[in-house]
Amino acid sequence: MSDTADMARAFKALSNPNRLKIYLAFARYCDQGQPAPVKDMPVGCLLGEAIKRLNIGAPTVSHHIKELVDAGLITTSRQGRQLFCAVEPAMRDKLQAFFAPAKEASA
Amino acid sequence: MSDTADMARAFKALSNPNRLKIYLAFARYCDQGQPAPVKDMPVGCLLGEAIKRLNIGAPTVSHHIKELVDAGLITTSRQGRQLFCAVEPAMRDKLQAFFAPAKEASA
DNA sequence: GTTTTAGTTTGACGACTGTCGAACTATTTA
DNA sequence: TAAATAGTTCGACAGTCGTCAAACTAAAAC
Repeated sequence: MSDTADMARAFKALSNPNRLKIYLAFARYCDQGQPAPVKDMPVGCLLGEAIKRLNIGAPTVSHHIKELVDAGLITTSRQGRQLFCAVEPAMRDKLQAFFAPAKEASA
Repeated sequence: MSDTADMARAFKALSNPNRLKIYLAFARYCDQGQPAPVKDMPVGCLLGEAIKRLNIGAPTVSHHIKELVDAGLITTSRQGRQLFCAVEPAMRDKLQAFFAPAKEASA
């Protein structure tokens, strides 16, 4: 199963500085406090904050979120008119493992 | 020191499937056997192999290698007319750490 | 010194990307 | 109902990217 293509897609999703910051914001939020299951984070605050902090418009944030989803880096759910995003732990692990130097074979 | 820009640059360098494969080839080679200092790997074999395996031309490989260097992912050295490439362990560690979930604060 | 070999530089071209404004959908509030 | 809120979709545009062919440089082999 050659997943270099999947990896490349994930890296591409993280290659844009603003998109990387958005992912990072989700990651930090999901990690915060709870070590257990990733906690969902309202995009609302990101859309609010991001537009001011990253200086990009709502359409762009929406686009970036879709890219992150398509790359398998995050998942989304909706509650009312609010969107919730959570980091995909499997993909995160996969990416971390990718940079692990010379791991002993396991399976 | 906001290194999200550096990260984004590294991810961009790895976002192209062929470039990712080249980096992977170096990483595998450098890891092979020796766990200690990264072992240099002749590009010669890559240029030879890559052109056949990845089906891309020499100029493209050359270009990709430069991108990897510029992103701080690998280093190169020359010996005669052969180029040697080695994975940059500091960057590799940095990238691995990036995906570590909820690390306890250290500094 | 001529010819290979190993890789680089240049210039080009089509494809893709990031961003926006404007118009849209769907949910909540009044 | 109407108005506000949260986000999406569409169409566009400048900028970047991946690749190649051709011409180049420099070391090695003959």
